[in-house]
Amino acid sequence: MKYHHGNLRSELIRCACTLCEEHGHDKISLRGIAKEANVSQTAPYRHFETKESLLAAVAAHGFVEMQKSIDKIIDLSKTNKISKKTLIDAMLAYLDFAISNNNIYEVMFGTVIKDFRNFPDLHNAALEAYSSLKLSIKRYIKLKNDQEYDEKCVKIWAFLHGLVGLNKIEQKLEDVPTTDGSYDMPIDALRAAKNNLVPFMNSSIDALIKS
Amino acid sequence: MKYHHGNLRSELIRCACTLCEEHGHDKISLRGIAKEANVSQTAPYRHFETKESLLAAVAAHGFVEMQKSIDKIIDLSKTNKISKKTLIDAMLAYLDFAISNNNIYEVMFGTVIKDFRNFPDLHNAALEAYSSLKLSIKRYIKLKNDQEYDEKCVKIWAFLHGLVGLNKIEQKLEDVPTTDGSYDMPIDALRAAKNNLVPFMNSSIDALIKS
DNA sequence: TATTTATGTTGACACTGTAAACATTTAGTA
DNA sequence: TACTAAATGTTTACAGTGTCAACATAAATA
Repeated sequence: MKYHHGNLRSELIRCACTLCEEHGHDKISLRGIAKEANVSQTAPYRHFETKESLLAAVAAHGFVEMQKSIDKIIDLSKTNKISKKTLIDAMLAYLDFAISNNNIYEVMFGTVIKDFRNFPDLHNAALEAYSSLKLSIKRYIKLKNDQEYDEKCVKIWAFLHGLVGLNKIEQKLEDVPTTDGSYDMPIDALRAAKNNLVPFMNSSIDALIKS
Repeated sequence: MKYHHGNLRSELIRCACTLCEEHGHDKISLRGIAKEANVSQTAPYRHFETKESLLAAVAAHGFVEMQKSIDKIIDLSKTNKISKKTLIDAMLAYLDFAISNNNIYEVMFGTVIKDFRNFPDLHNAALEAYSSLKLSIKRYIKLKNDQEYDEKCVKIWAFLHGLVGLNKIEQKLEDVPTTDGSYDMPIDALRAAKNNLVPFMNSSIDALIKS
């Protein structure tokens, strides 16, 4: 066991990602992450000023990975138009990343990191990810100007981001017997959407782009 | 100063709401809330099993208030159809509540409370709020069946919830000069949407309902 | 080789959520 | 009304947290 780790910074990020995804950002401690990396409690402070800044690195990594999974679908090596199916696939890739990396997504978009401007890498990664989202729309449909692309992109992004949020809600609500009818069932509705995700997305995304 | 407070439970919820909205749920402590209510550190434990359960009460209160602000728009005393403007106003009421009670909204929809089933009042309030959202759509347009209402409602809810999320993001991103063009500007797009919120909502909600 | 810098450890501090033991007030019953 | 049980408050204590200061060692540089 050598005194200097050699790769501690990236190892800490890796451990933080793992633990965060497993337990949620609010259930993990800097000490726990340090232990996972087999270093002393305060070793992380040689690489990260605060816990927040380590989580910022986790978030940045998340944005990069999310962007990759979108880019893979729309095939960055080309510049031609993409089909509607490909567009939807890209949106599904967003959802898929968000849901299978739920706790990291929370760090990316939640209140843990108060201001991205304090973390240039994160700020960068977030803007880049938005770029890919916008690019997928650009490659799908011809619009008047950049502003119009931004408007559609924000609408679609909001919709996707909202679906991710509702997916979390679903897991917190109960299966209430639907007999009495005094309550409506958002859960059933959410599950129905998930069980028919492709047509659900097809109609919604199309409507938003043309709105 | 009497030994028994008399109204400590509701007073704690009130203090928690205030402090939470001011500093965010992750920056407030049970001890701080107790101090705000002028009781000892552990007094809250006579009314709430854990910090989570106090925050659950905060969230429940939030759902009730949010529902009220929607109900006020669609006027529960009547049952007739509502205009498109009224529908949009109801959606704007949702956004308005979410944004002016940002930190409480975070408690309502974030990961703080893991399972609503542990907090019947909260579970109740959340379902009730969904009811009002759905009702506003029911009063706006005639659809085939309840399932169809649920589908539209989920779409619109996702969209609204997503917009709230993006509004948070906007505050974290930088004003980057748009000259070089190497990045796209989600911030500008988000601000543009906010500056023209009514037409933005009009087109989006309409598109989603008809999708 | 000598010295500065980077990177690690140990120990300490104030703060957190929460449990246990104890005190006081209120409610309920004889 | 007197006595007891329950509800509601306080004090004390504990383990876990983020972070700082002081110290130790390895690596880089002169």
